[in-house]
Formats: sequence, C-alpha cells, structure tokens
Amino acid sequence: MLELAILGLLQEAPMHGYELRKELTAKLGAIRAAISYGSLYPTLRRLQAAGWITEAADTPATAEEVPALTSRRGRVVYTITAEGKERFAQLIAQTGPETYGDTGFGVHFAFFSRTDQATRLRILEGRRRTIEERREGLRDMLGRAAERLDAYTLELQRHGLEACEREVRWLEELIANERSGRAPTVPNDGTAGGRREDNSPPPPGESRKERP
Amino acid sequence: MLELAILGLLQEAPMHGYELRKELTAKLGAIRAAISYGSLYPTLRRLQAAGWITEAADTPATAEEVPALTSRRGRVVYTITAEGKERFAQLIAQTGPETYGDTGFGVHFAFFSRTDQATRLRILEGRRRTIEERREGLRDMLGRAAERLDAYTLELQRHGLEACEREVRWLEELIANERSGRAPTVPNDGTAGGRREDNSPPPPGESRKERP
DNA sequence: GTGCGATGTATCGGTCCGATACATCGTGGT
DNA sequence: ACCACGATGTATCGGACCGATACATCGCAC
Repeated sequence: MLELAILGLLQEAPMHGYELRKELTAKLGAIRAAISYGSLYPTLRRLQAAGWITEAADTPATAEEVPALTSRRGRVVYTITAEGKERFAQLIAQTGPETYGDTGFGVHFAFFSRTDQATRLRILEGRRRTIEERREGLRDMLGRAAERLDAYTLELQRHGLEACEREVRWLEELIANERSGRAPTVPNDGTAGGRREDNSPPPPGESRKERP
Repeated sequence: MLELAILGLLQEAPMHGYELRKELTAKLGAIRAAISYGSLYPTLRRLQAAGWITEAADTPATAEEVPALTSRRGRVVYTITAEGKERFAQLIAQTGPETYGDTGFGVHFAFFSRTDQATRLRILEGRRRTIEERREGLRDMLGRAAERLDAYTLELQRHGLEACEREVRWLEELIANERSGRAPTVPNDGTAGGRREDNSPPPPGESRKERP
C-alpha cells in the first residue's frame, strides 16, 4: 500500500522523505493517522533498489558559493523513474480482495484521478460488496447472537452497522455518478468548502478572513 | 491489543484457538475483519510463556476407552491463570494514546463491561479528543488546502469528516449516559441487556446491579 | 544567547497479516 | 460404497507497518 501511495505522489513532483510524509498524511488523512518513518524509509529503500525511484542529494547547483555552513546537508530528494510510472500503472489497475479492505480502498480511491473509469467502477463495486458482507455479519450478530453479548459490545456493533449502511449509501452514490459519466461527485470550484446539499447548517460567519 | 482481547475472552471461558478466533471476530467484528492465525498462535505462545494462560490438551478423561481413532487429536484448550487476570485488570485500566486509536479504542470498548466507570469515562473522553483533532485536521484540509487536491481526494476527506462528526456525536451520547450513571446506552428497543454471569467486583462504587 | 519547535534522516524491536500446509470430521451426492 | 467438499483445527514463514528513539540543523522568540 505504501508503495502505491509513494509512487503516486512522486508522480506529481519529486520530494524528500519529510515532505513525502506530510503529503501522504494530507492525502490519506481520512483513512490513516500518519505514516511512520519506520515504514517510509525502508520502503523508499526498497523502491530504489527495484529501480522505481532514484535518489539524489539536494545540494543546490550553486553549491560552491556556500559550501560548508549552509550546505543543506542530508536532504535527499526522490524522483520517480519510467519503470516506476509503469509499476504505478500496474498497481493502480489491478483489483483484488486487498483493494477492498479499509486501507487498500482508501489508497486506491485517493488516486482515482489517475485511474481509468472501468477500474474505478470495479473497485467501488468490490468495496460495496465487502461492506455489504460486513454489514450482514453485524446484522446477524445483532439479531441471532445478541443475548450472548453484553450491552457495550452490542452498542459497538450497532454503531459499526450504522457506519456500514452509511458507507454503502455513499458508494451507491459514487457508483451512480461514475456510471453517468461525470468523473468525481461534484466539481470543485474555487470556493473551497466542498459541496453542501444535504446537511451542514452553519456556513455563514466562516468567510475566510486574512490574518487580523 | 490481541493480548488484551485474548485475556478478556478467556476470562469468560477456556477455549481453543479456533474458537477463540471466532469469538474474537464476533466481539470485534465492528472494528476489524478477522484475527489472523499468524498473530493469534504466536500471541498465545507468548501469553503462555509469561504465565498468563495455561495450555492443556483436550483429551477427554475417558481417553482410554477410545484411544486411537476418535482421539480428538491436537485440540488445545487455553485457560487463564490468576496472574493472567491480574494482567488483564492492569491492561484494561491503563489509558494512553494507543487507547484512543481506532483499534485500541474498539478493543477497550468491547470490554467496557469489565472496566470501572472512571476508566470508561477517561477512555471515552480521550477518544473524543482524538477524533476531534482528526476532524479539525480534515476541516482545515477542506478549507485551506482544497485547491491542491483533486476532486476524489476531496470527496474522501469529506466522507471522513462526516464520519468524524458522527462519531463525536456518538461519543457525546455515551459520555452523557455514563455520567448519568446508567451503564450502557439504550438503543432501539431497550431489551438489549444480555449479560453473563461475570464476576467483576473489584472497583468499588461502580458495579451496577440490575435492580433499580 | 539560548532554548524550543519545526524540519530532516535513519534504525530497531515488535505486532500483526496473508499465504500456506496439513489433518480430521460430518454430510450429501452419485 | 465411495468420495468430494466444507467445517473444524493447529501451525509456520516472510513481509508490511508501527512506535520509540537517536541525532543534527534551522529560524525565531524571549
């Protein structure tokens, strides 16, 4: 999963590790907390060994002018290679069980703008299937096995069931949208607030002021 | 996390691995898919080495009668020890950042019927704090950095934000309920009260008897 | 002038997962 | 009478990922 995410991000611009982590956190913030360096750096090493990215010290071209003190030491910039782009295309196009799990789906979805429509549809439907199954499992539990579980566990299941139902509805919408031809849900104009059409009552006083 | 869950389950009844996994999946079905044997068995080994559980072959006492053919071979039953119960009490009572993450919170919550009220409250509030922070991060993203992200990523964030808001509301309810004294929430029909004959006496001034 | 938070790279031990292997049991189909 | 198949059941291995930790630089506020 990390491999896919890194390759996808480096396709937008070369970056160094710290930056990569920040972008990763921004892009995947909805599904995972923050990528650990303990996985990031080894993965970068692995990608480099496979020839999918290249590593270059970030010494400015005018290095001789400020050689020692301000030398920006250590900063290592990673760039994706042609083989890396190929690898990304291969990873992003392939679907399977691991694509439908929470993390896998999230990462794939985050790169939907680089995924062709047929694959997008396949992933959305596979994810829906997965969540529907989880939902049915929870329904069964709340029905048949309810008396075996204590009230807290039951409440947890109930909350999980609700989340499943909600996600299925969300996926339905996305699938319908996808089939109708238009790419994303609602296009993002410059007004930065996402869409609102169902709920979210309190917009007013929020017009972005500059710093006081 | 697995350690806590296993200790908690074995406190209800001795079990063998397969059964443990099923119960684990039932109890934690809302938060994780299914526990892998690749983590279950090594953890069992670890718990046994620490003296928190004991292992016993499930050969029936009348084994001599049907020695070879129907010998139920292999079946290994694990039982929690006194030290194990102590360890569980210690684990269930301690709170910290890892208690507020998705998995950690779920496992702790699933054993709330064995947790004293003060700890329950502390965990619920910590979780709420964590989700609120995640929510703020997503809000910022959707506000400030919206133009830097494509429509699909934005939609993912929006969905994540909604989930955060929903969970915060859920937690508020649980906290209010907890403060008011009644143990679990009372969801749909009010008949969800399935309890087993647990003994959870240790914390004073907490344990709820079922007589109003 | 100095402490402190952000930037930045890197490793280590440990937890957990997915794939795989293998054996037994009951049931139903042919 | 046979056996295929899915459930039950135990177990290991390689790999992905995390949390803690260490260390060094930079800008800036006090």
